[in-house]
Amino acid sequence: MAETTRQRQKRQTRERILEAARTLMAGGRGLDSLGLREVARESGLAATSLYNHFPDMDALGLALIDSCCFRLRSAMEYERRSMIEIGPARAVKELVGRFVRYLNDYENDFRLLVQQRLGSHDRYRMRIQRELQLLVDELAEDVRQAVAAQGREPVPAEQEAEAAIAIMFGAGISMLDNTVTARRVLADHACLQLEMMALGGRMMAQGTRL
Amino acid sequence: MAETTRQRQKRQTRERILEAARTLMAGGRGLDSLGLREVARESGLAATSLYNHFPDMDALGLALIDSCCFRLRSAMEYERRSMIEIGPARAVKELVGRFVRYLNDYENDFRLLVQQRLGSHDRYRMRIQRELQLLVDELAEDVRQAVAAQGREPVPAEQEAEAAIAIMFGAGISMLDNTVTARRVLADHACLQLEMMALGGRMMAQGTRL
DNA sequence: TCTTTCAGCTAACACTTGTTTGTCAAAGAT
DNA sequence: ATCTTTGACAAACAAGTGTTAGCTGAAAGA
Repeated sequence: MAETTRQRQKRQTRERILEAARTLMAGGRGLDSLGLREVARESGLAATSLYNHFPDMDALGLALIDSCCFRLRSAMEYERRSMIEIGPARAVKELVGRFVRYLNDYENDFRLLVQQRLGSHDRYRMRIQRELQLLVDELAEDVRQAVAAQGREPVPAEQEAEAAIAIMFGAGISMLDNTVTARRVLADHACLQLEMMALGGRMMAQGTRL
Repeated sequence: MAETTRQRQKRQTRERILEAARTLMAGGRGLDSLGLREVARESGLAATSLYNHFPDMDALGLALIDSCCFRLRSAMEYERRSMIEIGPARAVKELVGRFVRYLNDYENDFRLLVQQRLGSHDRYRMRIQRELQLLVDELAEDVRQAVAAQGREPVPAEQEAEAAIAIMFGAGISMLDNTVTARRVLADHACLQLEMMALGGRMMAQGTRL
């Protein structure tokens, strides 16, 4: 059952609307401050036409967030097998590198996600929290497998992963106000911090305490 | 030179306006979505009266953020000497405990700060970034002094502090959507993560690598 | 070919917004 | 007691908002 002309055009228009919203937010504007008519103007449509694609403004916001979640997920995906085999130090570099690339490509996505993570809209918030938890869970699972593959004592993987995401996102936020080249330094710092984290986890697994 | 009646009343009104803004944001609303007239209504004033206290809406926002920064700073202040003497494990608990208390008392402050850290307003952003950097710097200095007092090798204190703040703030964000009792668990996790961090830093100082 | 569907349009409604202008009464200064 | 200052006010302005109702023309289905 092929896509009819009507369906294709509708899909394209919908995409055009989302793209217009993204454009408007490019300067750092928040999702809350976006107006329906403004988005309509930017996408070259009449204000009322947006209702053919989204029941209301909130639905548009949710669609936007959904697409951001999808792209974050896609960008952070990797060959889990290879990740486990290359060893912790290189795995950290790979992880951070992937994140920095994501940040350079989808800066405004990231901004939107972090901003709306604390927004007033419950649906938005929960959608994003769920996505981030998935990120943590996957990372934790990888850490567990990598440690098991090396025959080491099991580390507090969940905690390591949670901290790792916090560190990366924190670095990401700092990067937003820096040039692409200055971001390298921040990325190196993040790597160092993640290595410290992993090292501390390993020591803890061996029974060492502060 | 005592405060005249005029001055006192003006100061009180100004405080009333800021309080009204805080009330409106209590439900999780963003600063961006606040309207001047709305704030005026909430504070029982005519819209135009606000111009006697703030040249425009942005100035009001900045005043709000300034007060949030001040309260964060006050809440996180501590006797630095005692902090250094009690040892790393207890110092971590003390730090996180202080932060959780701040979060319970000034939840909306924290929300505002984290939200506006990525807001569209450059002045707001920079004001907040500066405040957070101060937090990191002070913490780093304390770490250095504590390590020196114990006669250990110098650790990468700046990186430890940066990661620590990122971890705490990450935990704080998660806490916002949880009950006060559930926050204890998250706080314990944060403590564990900070301990891992400190342990990793110490190992690194001794030359251990991943 | 005829009919139905529906994306996009204009017009309108009932607001809300930030800001300016000018008035007024109370506080401070002389 | 008189004059100046000033915080609070109502009215008005131009522009914005989300949303509904009704029309048009082209594509889809019969």
